[in-house]
Parts: sequence; C-alpha cells; structure tokens
Amino acid sequence: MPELPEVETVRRGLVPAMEGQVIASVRVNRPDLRWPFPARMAERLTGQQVLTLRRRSKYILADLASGESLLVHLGMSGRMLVSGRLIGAYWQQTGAEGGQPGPHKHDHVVIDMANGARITFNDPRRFGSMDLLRTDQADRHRLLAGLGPEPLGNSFDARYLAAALAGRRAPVKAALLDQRIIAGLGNIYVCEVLYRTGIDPRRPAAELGADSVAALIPVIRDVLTQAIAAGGSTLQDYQQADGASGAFQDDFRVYGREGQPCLTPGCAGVITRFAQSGRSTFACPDCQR
DNA sequence: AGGTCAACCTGAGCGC
DNA sequence: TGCGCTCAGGTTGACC
Repeated sequence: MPELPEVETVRRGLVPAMEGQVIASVRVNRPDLRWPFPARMAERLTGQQVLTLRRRSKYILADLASGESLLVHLGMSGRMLVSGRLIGAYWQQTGAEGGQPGPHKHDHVVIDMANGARITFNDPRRFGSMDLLRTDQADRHRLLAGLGPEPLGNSFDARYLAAALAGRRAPVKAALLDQRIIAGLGNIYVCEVLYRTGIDPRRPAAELGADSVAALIPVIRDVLTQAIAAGGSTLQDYQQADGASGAFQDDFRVYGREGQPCLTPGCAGVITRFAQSGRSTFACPDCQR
C-alpha cells in the first residue's frame, strides 16, 4: 500500500481533476472490493460537486455538496488514474495501461467528471475499499473512528507517544504499525524510521527510553515529509512517461537492502531481513539496538 | 486486554 | 514454456 506519503501523492494528483468539479457519471464494474460497495453508490455520486479532497491516515475523503463523503482506501495494490495516467506510481504498471484508454483488467470504478477528466480506480488484489458516509459524522465511521493521531499533526508529540507506548510489550515495530497508536505508517516507513533512530525493531515498545521515544518524533515527521515531497515511493523500476512516479525509494536506507552494507558512517554492519508478525523487517544488526 | 496469526486476493520473480 | 514456490507498501477478526 501505499502508505501515508503515497496516499497524499494520490490525493494531490486528484485535486486538479476533481476539486470543485461535478461528477457526470459513475461506472461500477463489480459489486464490491474488500467489502460491498454502499447502496446505490453510483447514483449517490452522480451529479455531485466535489467540494474538497482530504486525507486521513491512508484514506482519501471526497466531500460532496450533498453532505456525503466518498471514502477511498487503496489497500495494497489500489491505483488511481486520471484520464489514463497513473498518479504516484507506487505500484508497477502492468499490461497495456501505459497511456492507453481503458478499460483494463481490475478497473473497478470509473468516474467521469463534467470537465472531461476520467478517474479510474484500479486494484488487482482488491484489498481496497470505498464507502459513503455523512461528512459531519466522518470521524465516527468504523474505519476512521479508531485511528490514532496524524504523525504530521500537532497532537503527535513525545508526550503522546510515550504514553501510547507505555506498558506495551509488543515489539516497537508492531506498535508503530498499529494504526490506533499512530495513523499512516506502514512497513517501509517504519523500517526506515527505526533504522534512522538506531532502534532495534524487536525491542518491546515499553522498554524504549524517553530519549528514544523523543527521537522518533522528528524522524517520523522528516521521513514522511521528505517522502511526500518526493512524490512517494515507487517499487519495481517503473518509470512513468510524464514523470509522475515517486522517487523516495532512492532514499531508502534499509528497506529492500538485505545483504548490502549499512549506510551509517563508520558502521561495518550488513543489512538483514527477518520476519515480524509475518512481515519483512529490514535492519542493521550493528547500529540498531 | 494485549499480542499473534491466518485470511482476504492477484501478480511478479525466481529456481528447477 | 511451465510449474511451484515466495514475496508484496494493509487491515480485520479469530484465537490464544
């Protein structure tokens, strides 16, 4: 998935095509993704003006003039195309999609705007989702209600994080992946953050000292901010014709670098990969303690 | 209550 | 060429 920076990149890519614009028609090619689509989704979207596109954690919310909001989650493989162009290519482009008009395999929802832009939601693995909710009750939606603070927001600070990690015996990596504690981090950025703070991902969260917890805050903010500025991360070696793909993968220091030398000056370590709760962790055994 | 793990899916890449 | 296996950026719900 796309993690927070990739979702923010997608949101920004959708803004020129959608914000302030009217939805002319909607084609829904299957009844569900991860969950069933909301009742009469196409009808409830058609004719609506999109007032604002915003992001909460890894979710995109399109606030409509009707008082409803379209909630979108990209799952692991969800992609958005604007008139055939992929936004923030965090997933390898496949098949005949490059610049070709649709439809293509896994184009599940197609939204035509009155301005002529065509928004396509393509998701091979179908872990993504869409829902409609009352805009004024968005915070109570089941997918949003339990989310922790935005890592780039004002309420996320050392005091909060220390309290959230207190008493947690889970590995610090699992804790930082827990969206109830902090919303928006995923496997890549947690690996990068723990490497850059010199913390062993296996350490029980509660055993981190106050200094380590405090050190996490600016590193989390910096990594996410830099990744957003780079347009997110692109896996595989996909390059988009219009240059819209992200570039933060060039700044990965541990993710995907198993067997390669540690990049910390003076460290002779070799990056290792091991599994934590079923997911790959990349770390330097020498400088993460 | 907190922590761990399987499950949900398709596709790419690898070794044989 | 093809088969079987592993892996993939997320999240939920069942089970200790």
